[in-house]
Amino acid sequence: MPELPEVETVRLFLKKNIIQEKTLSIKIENPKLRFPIVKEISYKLCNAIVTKILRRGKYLLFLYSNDYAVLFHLGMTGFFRLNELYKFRKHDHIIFNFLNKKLIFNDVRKFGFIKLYKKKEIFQCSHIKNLGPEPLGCEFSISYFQNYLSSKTTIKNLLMNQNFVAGLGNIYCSEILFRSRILPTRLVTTIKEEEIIKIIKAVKKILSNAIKLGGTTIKNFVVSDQEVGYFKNKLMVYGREGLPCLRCKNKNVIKKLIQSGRSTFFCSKCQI
DNA sequence: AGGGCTACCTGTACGC
DNA sequence: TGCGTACAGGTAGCCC
Repeated sequence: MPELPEVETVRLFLKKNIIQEKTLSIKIENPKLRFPIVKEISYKLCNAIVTKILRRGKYLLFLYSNDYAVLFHLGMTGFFRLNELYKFRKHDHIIFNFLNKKLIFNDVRKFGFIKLYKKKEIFQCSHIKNLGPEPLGCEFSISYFQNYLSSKTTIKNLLMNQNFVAGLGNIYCSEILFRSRILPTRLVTTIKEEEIIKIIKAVKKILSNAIKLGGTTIKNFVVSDQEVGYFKNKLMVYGREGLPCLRCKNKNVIKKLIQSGRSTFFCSKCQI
């Protein structure tokens, strides 16, 4: 489910609601996730205060008032809800009990994970140490992009590679390439400088718009208990196979193909 | 070394 | 209605 804008939306929600809250206790309901939740989490974080909530790519990091930090990944279906009272729901994994509120992590498909680290070690952990730059930062630039022009892969696969740039996923990559008017199957070696400029502009525009709108919701993206995410209404190509292209109107319909096992949507007239 | 493929897991939608 | 199949936005880890 969640790509960078959705994770950022979750971060903003959590920042507003659990910063400076003291963890009274933690209950592990079901440790089974992509990596099992370790028991130590419940006593290492007991009485600790959440002081910072950061995002790196699609990862969330909670920094605590003691030596510890927690790394979260939402996988495809992970989400948080914040309630005053706890009522079990299917696929709940862990409950963080604060004074007047409870934060619950729920994940149907169990592709997400929650890992405990020492604060000083978390940024060097295997999950985040090799991540590429943040797509909305100035480090993601033309000259940075040019370092990858010899990659023997397609432009869609390059954008999907988290070590090239952190946070783009399958939906936004289709949208970005449509906006840039570049076919997702183009080899990176054929991309010209003017096209790099278009891609970088499209990345920044589409992601920042999506964050403003609260992230895309296709289904299951919930924070608090309230569905958020309005970007789905703005998708130009993703999930629109067979429907008229919104740019060239009735001249062409959106096509779908599979690249590296993932669906890609594009317009064969608008994108070259 | 770089890049592609598959496994992981459950729910839903669809065809018969 | 029930059953079988395909597919779903994630990454890690294996293989070539």
